[in-house]
Amino acid sequence: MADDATMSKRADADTLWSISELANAFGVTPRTVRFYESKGLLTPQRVGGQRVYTKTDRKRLSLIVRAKAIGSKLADIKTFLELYGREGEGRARQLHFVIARTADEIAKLEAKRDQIDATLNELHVIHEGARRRLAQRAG
Amino acid sequence: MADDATMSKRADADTLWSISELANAFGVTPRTVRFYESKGLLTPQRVGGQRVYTKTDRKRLSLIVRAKAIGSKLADIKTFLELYGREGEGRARQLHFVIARTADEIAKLEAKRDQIDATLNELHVIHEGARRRLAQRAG
DNA sequence: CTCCGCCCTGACGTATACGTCAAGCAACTC
DNA sequence: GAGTTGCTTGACGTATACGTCAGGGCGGAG
Repeated sequence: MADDATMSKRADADTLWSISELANAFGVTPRTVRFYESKGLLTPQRVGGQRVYTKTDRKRLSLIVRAKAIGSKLADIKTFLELYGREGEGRARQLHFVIARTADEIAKLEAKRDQIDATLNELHVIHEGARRRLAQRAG
Repeated sequence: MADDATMSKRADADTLWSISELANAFGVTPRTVRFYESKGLLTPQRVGGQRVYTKTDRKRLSLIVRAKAIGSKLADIKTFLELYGREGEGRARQLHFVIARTADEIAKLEAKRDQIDATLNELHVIHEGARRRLAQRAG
């Protein structure tokens, strides 16, 4: 919440956040953020021992949270995150790796979406069926 | 695999399966099936201590496996499964419950699908970007 | 009769994803 | 300068979802 327009102008690429600020912004706890760091998903800078998060870190956490919401495991999210960083390097091996891995992930997510659609269809049947039954009682 | 047409005719509503047969049919282990039973997700009949599974149990396990694939927790799946059984009862309270719960689940799954779509979009961008870079090198 | 395969019930182990203290340092407030 | 607040690093606890023995029973093959 309150991502842009928080300080009207500027305060974009150079804005920094503490661990609790970042955590609150995404509805997680500082403990969770540190845990993600311990798993190599985040690598914030330090200022006298204190963690300091940049816009890039924010983006990464954003991706983590969303990936988690769709049921990905942290280990998978880690490799997933690495695709973002690697893309720019341009070495052929890297590019092939990125292409293959993204294709994998795309296939898996599309399969997952199909499962969700199938489940949604059944839920709709149950939902509408119950509504009709209720309407019949009333009518 | 080999669901229908396994014994050409009949062998439908009256076909029975052992725990390992059922487990293999869905790519899980007997241990997993017993675990689901211990959590109240399955309630097979017993024949001399041995579990015997009917088509109904199959359907339930099918739903469990699919719900798991989309990241649902077993506790959630349990209430989800109960919606199937309850629908027929027709008491107003039950119907309201079913309508409300299915609406909840539908909303949650649609949100999840949106997250997946968003992630898919980003993956497509990365994927196509990498492909273009590779094509440029080659060209 | 013994082995093999499949079934059973505990009971304990494991991986994931954190929560929850505990103890301590640093800065700001009163 | 004492207290409050927020940060730090361990270390241990917890919920979920099983895996992995351990120990034992039943039925058919040889």
